[in-house]
Amino acid sequence: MRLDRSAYRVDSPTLAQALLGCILVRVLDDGLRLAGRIVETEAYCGPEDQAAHSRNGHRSPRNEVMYGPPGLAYVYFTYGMHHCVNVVCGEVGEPVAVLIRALEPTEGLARMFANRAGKRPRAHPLRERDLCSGPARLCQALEIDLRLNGLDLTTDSRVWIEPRRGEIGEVANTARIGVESAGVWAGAPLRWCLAGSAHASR
DNA sequence: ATGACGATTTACT
DNA sequence: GTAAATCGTCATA
Repeated sequence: MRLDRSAYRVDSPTLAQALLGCILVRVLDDGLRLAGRIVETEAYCGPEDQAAHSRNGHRSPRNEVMYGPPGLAYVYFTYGMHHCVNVVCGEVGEPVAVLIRALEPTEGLARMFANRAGKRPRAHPLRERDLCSGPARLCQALEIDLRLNGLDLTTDSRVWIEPRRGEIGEVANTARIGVESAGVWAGAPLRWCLAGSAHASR
């Protein structure tokens, strides 16, 4: 069972909160299933939001899928080496989305460790809590890159989101991370995470 | 054509 | 805490 189109046809702060506790599922070409519980999200609110890629109505090949129908995956490449994944929401033509910032890994941990293993000092081994605790980290762990940009989460066989099961407990609401130069929007409380989660970023 | 800068992560002092 | 890594995108010329 996965979230359907109507679940995504809402504004970005609403979706950001609704996604907490849901399961992001990634099925690899070889059939291996990777998954994690969403524990941290951020809402990006369109043309007026000076922290958004769609600020001032900016539209280009890079952010084109933000203007598409709700339920698409918007994957972007940044800092010359990292990918991040968003869920497009709102209505067609409305460039709003929710950035998935952290997961609590639930399936395919061995593959995630392999994907995240790099050369690192023996003094600081890779911990489970480091697998998906950041927007670029989770993309590395789940093998999400530009090839998946624009896919439809309501129909695609490689990536989708399953509804939350049970209670999620207390939710924390803070300013977004990494958007210091966005004027008054930098301080807007548009980040949500499960309070006390060991798998959130920072 | 050129230069500045990221919705980040990692290693190092 | 600070800095390097590393390159597509965008603004300026």
